[in-house]
Order: sequence, then structure tokens, then C-alpha cells
Amino acid sequence: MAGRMDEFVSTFTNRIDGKGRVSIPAPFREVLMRDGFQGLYCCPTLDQKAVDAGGNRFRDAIRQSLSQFDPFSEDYELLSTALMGESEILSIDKDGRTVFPDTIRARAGLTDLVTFVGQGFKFQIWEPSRFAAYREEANSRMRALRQRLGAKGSAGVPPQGGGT
Amino acid sequence: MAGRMDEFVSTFTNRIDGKGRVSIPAPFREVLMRDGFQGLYCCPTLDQKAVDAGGNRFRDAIRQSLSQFDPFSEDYELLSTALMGESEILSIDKDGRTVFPDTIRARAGLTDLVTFVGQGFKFQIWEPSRFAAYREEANSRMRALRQRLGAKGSAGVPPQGGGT
DNA sequence: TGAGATTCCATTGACGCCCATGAATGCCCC
DNA sequence: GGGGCATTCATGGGCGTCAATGGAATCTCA
Repeated sequence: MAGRMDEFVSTFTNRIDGKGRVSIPAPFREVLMRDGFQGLYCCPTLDQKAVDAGGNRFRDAIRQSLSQFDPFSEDYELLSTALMGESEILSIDKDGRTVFPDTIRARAGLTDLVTFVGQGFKFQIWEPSRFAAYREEANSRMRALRQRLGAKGSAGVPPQGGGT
Repeated sequence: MAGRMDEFVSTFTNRIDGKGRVSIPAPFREVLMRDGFQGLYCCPTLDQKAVDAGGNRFRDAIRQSLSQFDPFSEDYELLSTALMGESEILSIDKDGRTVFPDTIRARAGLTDLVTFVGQGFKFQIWEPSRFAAYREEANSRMRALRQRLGAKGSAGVPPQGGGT
């Protein structure tokens, strides 16, 4: 496998078995291992029917954004409820599998397949067909954006591959 | 369970039995154990029909928050009355259960189910359906807040799109 | 002695752990 | 360059452990 894996890259789709277990993609496990967080920190994606997940690095991002607020302010209440209250810490067994609780299943609309989408310091959990649709939309928007920016110079938007 | 759990995360709903006993969620007990506080420190949530709870860290946060006020000011009076006067220290039995006194039950409107909501250094105690409503509100206001803060820069709310 | 509260024990259902299978990939040796 | 072997990884199943819950037994204080 390639050099230092400190970021979640690429997309994988795995199966949920009868007991609700899913294998976390091995490359992602590798990243989590390096990250040092024992388990998987999951938090709902705000604008999509999906779930964000990661390790310490992801968790710290959330914690840090909360730390700016006074602990007894209304904003802290709201944010901590939405971010920490809705988060889950899942354990990963020795075979690299986890079980998504009902909350996450419902959140992402999971049935028997899960798509893991690498996004650098975190990754997302999607129901495959839902993600396919989302990716289509993202790609077309991206094309539009590139065209718009392309006129001003190529900087700003990286080359886009279809991604498999 | 997973790694070092030093914060209250996620949401759990447990049942109150005929004798008023409730199991504190095991992950929360774990956090309390590490925190070192023997028992459960509870005080009313200021602006909601709910109760805040935690251990030493929570208690310290309350003290610190109070220390910002002039000890003889009216604000101090009000806050200390609300935060300390109405506080309770509950004991946790060997099976990890506690019994909520009538004050807390009334305060949170509890009947036969309790929802525990992790909020980092503390957690909240809610009547489930009441919490469901509040969560809805928290989520929508969270979105609004994010848009507002998102415009000024990434601070405030966790990164949501692809990130490096 | 009786009512409420606390401790101890039993049940059950979920979850973690171990092993087995099988497929795909990479490696080595001929 | 090709065939065969070893490894890795996803998946399935059986089993032990733990947590949540319910009930019985014990304690306490009036």
C-alpha cells in the first residue's frame, strides 16, 4: 500500500450482515489506527442524510468549535446538543467491524449496504444510491464552478475525476 | 468500550422502574468514574425544562461561571440561587442506578422514561418527547448559526464539506 | 412494625470476541 | 512470463460477557 496514510481517501461500499455488522474499509482503519482514537466518532452530517465519522482529529475539530462558547450560554446548549448529543462513539471489533446503532441507520437511511467516502480528516457514511445521486449533483456543480473560474484562471478548483 | 472517554457524548434513553430507579448509561458512568466525583451532581437547566448533571468538572464549571459576577450583585444572587440552591447530589448504586428525587422529576417532567444527552463536560436529563422537540429546534438553529458563522470564516461550527 | 429506601440476585437481550470460509491481491520462484 | 503459494480482507456464525431491568431481601427510621 502507498506511503503514509494519514487521511481518508477514496470510496468503499461494504455490506451490513444479519447482525448489523459492517467492515470499516481497511485503509480507513489504518488511518484511524494512526490517529490513535480507539473506536469511531460519528456525528450527523448537517445538510445531508449522511453521517460524518473519524477519530481524534475529527473529534477535536468539533470540540474546538464548541470551546469558543461560554459553557452556560444558550449557544453552547444548542451546539452541544446538536453536535455531541447526536454523536456516537462506536467501537470497532478486532476484525475491523462496527455496528451502527438505529440512530445512525435512520439518519443515513441505511439498509444492507454502506458507502464510506473519504474526505481527508474525516469520512462520510452514506446509503449507496443516495450517495450516487449526491455525487452526480456535486460533480455537475463542480463542472459549473470550474467553468466559471476557468475563465479567470485555472486556480482554485482541482481537477475532477469521476471517482469510482 | 472505546478509548479514553473523558466527555459525555451521545444520547441514551432508559426506563424508570416502579421504584423510581434509572440506570445511568454505562458510558456516562465511565466518564464520571474518571472524573472522580462520587455520585451525580445535578442542577436545573437554566432556560429549559430539564436538568444538567455531571461530576467534578461540571461543578467547577458552575463555580467558575459564578465567579465572573460580583458576589454581592443581584445577578450573583439569582444565579447562585438557581445553580447552587436547587442543586442535588445523587448517589449511584452498585448497579449503576440512581433515584431522581421529586424536585428533579418535576423539574424535567419525568414519568417513566429518561433521556440522557451528552454535552461534553456535562449531560442533560430530559423527558424523551420533550427532548425530541428541543432537538429539532437545536438542529434548525444550529443550521442558522452555522450559516451566520460560516460566512465569517470556518470558526464556530465544524467543517462540513470536503476538507483536508 | 410498617413504609420507604438500599443492597443483592436473576433474567434477558445486546454486544464483543473468537474462529471459519472464501475471494481477491500480491509475491516468489521456477 | 506464468503458475502456484501466502496474505489480506470482507463476511458469516457460534459463544461468552456485560448492561439494563425486574424482583426479592435487607436495612432504617419513625
